[in-house]
Amino acid sequence: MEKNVTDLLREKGFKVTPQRLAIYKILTMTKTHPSAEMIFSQLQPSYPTMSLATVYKTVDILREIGMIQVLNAGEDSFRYDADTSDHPHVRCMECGRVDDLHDIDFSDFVDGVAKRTSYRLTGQQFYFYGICPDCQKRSAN
Amino acid sequence: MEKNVTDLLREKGFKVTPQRLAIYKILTMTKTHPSAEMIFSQLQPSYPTMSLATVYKTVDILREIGMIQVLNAGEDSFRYDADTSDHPHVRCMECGRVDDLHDIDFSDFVDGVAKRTSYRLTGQQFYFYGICPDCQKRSAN
DNA sequence: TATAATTAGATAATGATTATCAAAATAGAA
DNA sequence: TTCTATTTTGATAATCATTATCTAATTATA
Ligand SMILES: [Mn+2]
Ligand SMILES: [Mn+2]
Ligand SMILES: [Zn+2]
Ligand SMILES: [Zn+2]
Repeated sequence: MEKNVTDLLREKGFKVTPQRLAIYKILTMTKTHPSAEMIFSQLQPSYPTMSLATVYKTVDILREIGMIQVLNAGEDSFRYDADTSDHPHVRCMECGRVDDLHDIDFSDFVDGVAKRTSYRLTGQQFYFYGICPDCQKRSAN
Repeated sequence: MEKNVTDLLREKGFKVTPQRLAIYKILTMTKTHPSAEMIFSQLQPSYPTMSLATVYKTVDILREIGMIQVLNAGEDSFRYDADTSDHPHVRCMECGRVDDLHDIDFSDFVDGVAKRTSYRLTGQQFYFYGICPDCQKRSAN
């Protein structure tokens, strides 16, 4: 996994740095879809000199070389996901967490759109909104 | 149509002002899903003293009373849509325009998600990305 | 018309993201 | 391993969208 990033960075003409590997590793090890700020905070203990600008520059490169995808779930900041497979997301309107929706078949939906639009389609993002299990329990006191 | 907003504003305890009506009217008369800045620019000729802050405050109220919906198609700003029906959108990655995708059935997709998630779902947004017909022609020279 | 409550507009503040730039790190050659 | 050209980092300033603040103007109602 980590070897992949190293190779791909070099292949695309980017240098391999500890910061870049650390940021990518954070993303591979979480399912929380962190924002730049969250990544920055998580790296503070082990990389106290890390700059927030470096996080932004790195996620941009990782997206450019196809190692991560960028999410925009209607918040004021972007989130990053090392799982580049095409999967829908759901955001809790109460606590703000963003979860994956796996094993959902949406090929009919996508095919239907492709058939009816005159756009040449290149991708899509599906966002669901609701209340997560934890917040449901909490509000039920 | 316009009567609706007037009534609904009063009903919800908001005052009816020319600015609010003008902003809502702009949104009902376009299919371009304008941002706050675009709305502001379009109103400049007829409302030269309009403040951008008023546009932001108004779209927030219009959303609150359910007269418009807010879109987040992966850009750095929000877009607003007076068509509150549940419909997917497609954004051109070249010129940035955002179009509607109508007459698409996605109930199976939504049902499938509802069945598989433990979230209590309240809504969703579907965004497609691609190249619009105009940009396809243009790049074909 | 008079009045209380709300709103508009001007503008400052905020927060996320991007730009700048000198010092440090990387990669490849010697 | 050492040297060196190139890239990157971290600090910080700048930018851009959005929100907050405040007072004069407007609205709704009596
Ligand atoms: Mn995901
Ligand atoms: Mn629309
Ligand atoms: Zn929650
Ligand atoms: Zn286009």
